[in-house]
Order: sequence, then structure tokens, then C-alpha cells
Amino acid sequence: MSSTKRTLKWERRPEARPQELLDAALRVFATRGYRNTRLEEVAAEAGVTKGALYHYFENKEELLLRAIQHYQARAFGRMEEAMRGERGPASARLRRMVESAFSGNDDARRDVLLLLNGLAHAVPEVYREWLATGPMKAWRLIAAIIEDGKKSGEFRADADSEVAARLLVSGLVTQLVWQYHAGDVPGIRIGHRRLIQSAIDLCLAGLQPAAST
Amino acid sequence: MSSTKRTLKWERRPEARPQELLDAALRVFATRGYRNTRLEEVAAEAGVTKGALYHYFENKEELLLRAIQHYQARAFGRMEEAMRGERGPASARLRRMVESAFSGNDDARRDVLLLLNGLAHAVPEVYREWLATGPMKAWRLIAAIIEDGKKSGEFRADADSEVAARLLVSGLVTQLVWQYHAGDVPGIRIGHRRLIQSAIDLCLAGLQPAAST
Amino acid sequence: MSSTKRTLKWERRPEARPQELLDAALRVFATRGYRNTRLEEVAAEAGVTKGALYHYFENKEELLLRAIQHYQARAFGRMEEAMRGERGPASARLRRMVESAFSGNDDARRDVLLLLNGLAHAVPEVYREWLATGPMKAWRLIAAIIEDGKKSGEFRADADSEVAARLLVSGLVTQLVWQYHAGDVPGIRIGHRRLIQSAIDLCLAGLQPAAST
Amino acid sequence: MSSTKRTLKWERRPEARPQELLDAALRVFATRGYRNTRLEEVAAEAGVTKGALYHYFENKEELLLRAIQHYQARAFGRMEEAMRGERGPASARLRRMVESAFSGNDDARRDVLLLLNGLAHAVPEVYREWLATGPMKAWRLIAAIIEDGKKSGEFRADADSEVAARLLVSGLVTQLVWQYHAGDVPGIRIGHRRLIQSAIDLCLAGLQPAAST
DNA sequence: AATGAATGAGGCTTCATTCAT
DNA sequence: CATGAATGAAGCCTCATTCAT
Repeated sequence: MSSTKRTLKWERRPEARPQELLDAALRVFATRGYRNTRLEEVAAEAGVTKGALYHYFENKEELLLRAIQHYQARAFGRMEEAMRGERGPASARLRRMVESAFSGNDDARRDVLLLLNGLAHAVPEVYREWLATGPMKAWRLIAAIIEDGKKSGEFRADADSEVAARLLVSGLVTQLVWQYHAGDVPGIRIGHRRLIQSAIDLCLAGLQPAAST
Repeated sequence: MSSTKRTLKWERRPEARPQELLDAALRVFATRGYRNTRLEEVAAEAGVTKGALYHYFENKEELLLRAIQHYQARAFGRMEEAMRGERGPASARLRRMVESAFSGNDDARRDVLLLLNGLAHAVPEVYREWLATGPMKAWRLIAAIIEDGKKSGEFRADADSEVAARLLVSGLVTQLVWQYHAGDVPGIRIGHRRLIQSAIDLCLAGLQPAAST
Repeated sequence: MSSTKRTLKWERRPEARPQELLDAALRVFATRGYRNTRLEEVAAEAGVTKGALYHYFENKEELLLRAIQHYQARAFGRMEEAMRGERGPASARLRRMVESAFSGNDDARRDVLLLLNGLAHAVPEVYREWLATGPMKAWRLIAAIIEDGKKSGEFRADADSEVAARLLVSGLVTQLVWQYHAGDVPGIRIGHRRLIQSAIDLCLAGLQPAAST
Repeated sequence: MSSTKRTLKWERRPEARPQELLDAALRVFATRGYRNTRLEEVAAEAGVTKGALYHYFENKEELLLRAIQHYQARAFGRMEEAMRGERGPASARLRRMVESAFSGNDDARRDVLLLLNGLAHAVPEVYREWLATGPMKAWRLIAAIIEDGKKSGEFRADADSEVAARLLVSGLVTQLVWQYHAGDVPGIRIGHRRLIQSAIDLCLAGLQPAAST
């Protein structure tokens, strides 16, 4: 009797339920911010009710953490795939790397970045984990490429690869967030493509071996 | 004895009270985040009680807004003073500008930046005003300097001054925030001076006229 | 034992919960006044806690509005039923109408009237809606009966039916409130039945066609 | 020195200060309601500051009480003066009495009545005192006149003078309040003069000795 | 597993009242 | 007397979390 009921429900809801919840959660969190989001909203977005969330997650914080991990995994998966087997000159690899890292110019992407930026006080652990597995990982990869270029003579030996990589990553991430989410501040917008390309160009130009001599 | 206690309270009631409240508020907001801060904490930090805040400010949000404006005014005051009468070559002016903008390497500075970064969802108006009067203003000044340099032949004519300025400002702001507040993520720290100088160097190198010819 | 306690709580959770809350709310509001009533008291009266109220009502004001509407609906329901199919002479209909309108001589009735009288400044919208759906509706019905009587020659043709109806309704409503709630002012009490009957008698006498000629 | 300052202030503020405060208080209380009124508003209306009120009155409640007593004294003063030496037939005296009691058709009058109506829960003592010294006093005077008329044969011997007087007073008071303060409820307005006159007419007609015989 | 009513701690805001000046 | 900054109790409302069904 009760099993009949249950089965009916389950027909339209396979075991992917947790994933669906995570997706819904990230969507709402990213749109409205962590503190602004009521669990009820997440539930509604996922088509369930509040209580259901507690079957899968301890509490709001864990839901956020898992949602972000889920997102990061996919994002980095894409980037790693794009970099697979890259072998050319350092400048080309750097360009490709940055391009693939910032290719996804969708709203969701920027919403997530804004969300994460606001997490430092609300959920410091999540903030730190994101930094470690996101931006830092990215700039280390880039720094390594620059180091390669320095060794091969393609780049100036005295270049500060660490700072260059950091500037590129933090600058671009932040520009994406700012220009998009403060969209109606006059003059803040700039073309996505231009931003990425000019930034890479500037960086590569700055890494060139000294002009004279 | 009891008169001593009483006197203590009344000794600290100068005409500068609003300023004191703003300072205290910014201190607490920056340390704990806007949402995490109870007005009672702000009051305690200022040595008054909750209700006193409402003599000077409509509500929590206005308190935040005013505290930030107060802070911004001082910060930009310092920068403008530093830039007063600067006339040298563009590269020198750019360097001085960035140095003065990021000179304040104190904790308070970075706490405030982190606070602001988390305001997008909590208090969008404040977030936007900050962007418009802070970072944007800064990168516009820098972009203007670069344009000067392009006109005088000091910089490459095809350089994207807009993007260079943005990258420098957003990159440095974000690095300050990240490296400091995620301080125990291993490997995220970098010397403040090195960060600033290397960033400027990279940027200036990237703006040099083409090497060959 | 502990299970008993628990059960007690859960036994009273029928689908009629909103109604229960409305009843409890009206009871407390009417007893203590709108401003004097803490939502916690309403909740306690209903056997729930503060928060539960917010499942059903937006805020204190809506709770009041709904409680009053709920009450008015019942009150007018009773009156309409009493008037169903009345066809006799105007004087009889008027008498029956007023009697049925003021039959409920219970405390609750008078408490509610007092409550409503104090709402003009606190919640003007509710006050106005009550006026429009309560007293005004009542005196319009009465005025219509008097007009009937005038047409049939039962009442003086020059009688001011509008004012008569208003005087009757407002006078009686107010007397109920005053005499009851200022009960210990010496000499303010008067028998309910006598008040109603004498008022009707006076009114009907005043509506009689002129004596002489 | 300090006496100089004091004198300056006193030049424009004679000893009538308490009266001014009472007037200002009644004005604000009547306009906004007792609970809605902040002492600061009263002070502003009187051109002083909050603290000053506490030099003359214990607290908010006493301020209200005194303001109302002050008002009542004047109102009844006027009425008694109007009734001085009235000697004609009962019907004429009744008419004159009611007319003089309700002559003041000003806004202030109605505001005060509304204020008082809402005081039952907020400040029961004031409410009761008002009832005793206002409406009750009025209807007793009127009942006495009617009794005179009964004795002289001008009115029906079986008339209920008590109820007639009450109905007249409460009905008119309430109509003034309702029609004015619910002014935008369509159809609630009626001419002041017509209301008073028709009410008196109806009452007198109802008091006539029986028509036939 | 899912529901959703209920809980209750937490925080913002109001304002009568006090009191040093 | 007058000021007005400061107090602090009170009350509304929110929402993460629980739990009987």
C-alpha cells in the first residue's frame, strides 16, 4: 500500500536526486547569495520540499559545500581536457590555458564566482577550499608554463612568473565578476573576448626578453 | 568610585561621536562581515549601546554605507595627495600611482576589501557605489596615464590601456584579499612589496614599444 | 508519560488550524487591544508558538484583518438568516432586524466592538473596512426598511430615514461598548434588553405619521 | 551669566508654557493617535525638546490625561455657558442643548473624539474619566430635561428618557467620528447640520404624547 | 523517502525615560 | 529650566532545523 505510493513518486525521480538537488542549490545560491537564500527556495527550485534536503545533507552549509565541489569538479574537468596533450611553445600553451579557463562566458559562471567571493565571512571553510582548488590551482599551472618559457629562453629570465600568473588569474576572475554584476554602473562593461585577449597579450608582451641589445 | 565609573562614560562623548561610530562600525563589519555583525557588537566596539546608533543612522544598511564612504574618502584623499603635481614620464607616474594606491598594507585595508567583496548580494547598492567610486575610478586614472604614454611614444600605440589598467587594479585588489584572508591555504602568501613591484614591472614591460626594428 | 505530552501537542493539529488561530487571535486582540497584544500571547492562546503564526499569516496586521473578517462573516451570516423571508409591516421588520443585529449580548461581541473602535489610528485600513462592511451595511438595510414604511404610509413621509437608521446603529453600538467597558463608572450600566427595546420604541414612535389632523 | 541666557529664553516663553505643551500634545495625539505619537513629535510641535516635557509631566500618560482634561474643561465651559438661564419648554431646551454640544464642527473636535475612542485599551483610566465627565454628563443633562418634559406633560409619560438621551449622545458622537474619519468610504458622509437637526427632530417626535385620543 | 507544520533562537528596530551638561 | 545623547526593555519577524506522519 505505502509501497505503491512510493513507487509512483519514484517513477519520475531516479537516483540522480542528490545531483539534482546540488544543481538546484547552486543555481539559487549563485543567483541570490548564500545568506539571502532560504532553504525553502532551494527546495522549490528542485521541486521538493524543505525537509527532503535534510535526507541528503546535514545542513545548509554542507549543501553549499557539496554544490560547489560538484561544480568545481566539472569546471576543472573541462579545463584539463582542453589542456590534454598541449605541447607547443610556452606562449601558445599559456594562451590556450587562459582561453579555456575563461571560455565559459555564461551567466551561471559569473554568478558562481560572485557567490564564492561573498563566502569569506559566511562560510570561511568553503571559501578557502574554493581558493585552493580553483584560482590557486589555476595560477600554479600558469606559473609552471611561464617557468617552462623562461627555461627555454622564450621568456625573460628575470620575469616574476608567480606574480604574472596571479595577476592574470585574479585580474580576469575579478573583472568577470565586477563588470557583470555591477552591470549598470556606467562604463564598467567591456567585451569578454577583448578582455581575455588583451590581458594575455599584455602579459606575453611583458614576458618577452628585453628589447634592446 | 561609582562616580568614577559614571565619569568614564561621559568623558567619551565628544562632538566627533558620529565619526567614532563609523570607525567602530567599519572595524567590526570588516572583521566579521556585514551579515555576521550584530549592531550590538558595533555599539560595544564604540563603547555605547545599540540604541545610540540610531541617533546617527537610520539603520544597519545606512551605517554600513556611511562607514564605507567615510573610509573611501580618506583612502582617495591620500592617493590624490600622493599624485598632486606629478609630471614625470608616464611610466613613473603609473608606478607612483599604483604604489600609493596600494601602499596601505595594513590589516584594516584588506579586511575592508574583503568586506566589500561580500556585499554584492547583501547590499547591492553599496557594492555598486564602491565599485564606481573605488576600483573603477582607480583604473580610469591609470588608463589615462597609459594613454598619455601612448601619445608621447613612451608606450606601444597598439596597447590596450583600458584592459591593462583593469587587470592591474583588479588583480592587485584581489590578490591582497585572497592571499591574506585565505592565509592558511599553503602557498598562497606572497610578499606585499614583491607583489606590487612585480605587477607594475610586468605591466610596464608589456607596454614597451615593440622590441625589434 | 513523555509520549503523552508529545501526543497532546500533536492531537490538536486538525486542518482547521487557521480557523483556530483566527479565533484565538480575535479573542486576545479583543481582550487586550491590538497594540497591547504580543504575537506571543496569541500563539500561546492558540497553543502554538510565535513562529507558527507566520505559516498562515504574513504579519500581525494581516492576522488582525483576517480575524475580523472571519468574525464579521459569521456575525452577518446570523443576521441575514434571521431576516430571511421577513415580509411583515416595516415596523415589525425594523424591530426584528435591530433585535437580531444586537442579540448577541456576549462579552466577546462587546470586546470586538471596542477593539474595532480603537483601530482607527493603528490600522486605518482595517477600521475602514469594518465600517464599510459592518455598521454602514447595517444602517443601509435599516434605512431601506424605513423607506419602505414611508412608501406604504406606515411612517411619516417627511422622516429622515438615513439619519434615523444611523442614529439607531451608532447609538446602540456605542452604548454597548461604553456601558460595558466603562463598567465601573457609577451609573453607566443599563439593561441590555431595555436599551434595545426602548431605542427601537423611540425610533418607531418618532417615525409615526403626525398625530393631529 | 547663566541668568542672562535664561532670561533671553524666557523673553519669548512666558509662564503659559504648560498650557502650550498641553495644546501641542492634544493636537498631535488627536492627529496621530496616542500609541502612534512619539514624545519627540509632541515636543517638536510645541517647539521644545523631549526632555522639557518631563519638567512638567511625569510621563506620557500623564501628559495625555492633562491634555484631555484641559480640553474637556474648555468644551464643557462653552456648553454650560450656552445653557445658562435656559428656561423655555423642554423641547426647546433639549434642542438648544444638543445644538450647543455639537456645534463645534471643527476637525480638532472630531480628532479628539476619535482619539478618545481608541484609548480604552491603551490608557483605560483616561478612557473612563472621559466617559464620566463627557458623554455621561451630557446624557444625564439631557435625560433630566426629558424628565422635566414628562412631568409637564410635554412628553409622553412612558418615554424612556434615559435611553433616549443615551441614544442621542452616543449616536451623534459616533456619527461625527465615523463619517469624518472614514471619510473615503463611499457614502458615509452626511451634512453636519442635517445630522444634528434630523436626530433632534426624530427624538422629539418620538417623545410626543401618543397621537390618537 | 518525503512532507510541511511547528519550533525557537537570533537580530533589527522603536521609543519612553533618564541624566550629565 | 532646557537640552539631546544615551539607555535598554520590548516586540516583530526570519528562517534553519526538527519531527510526527
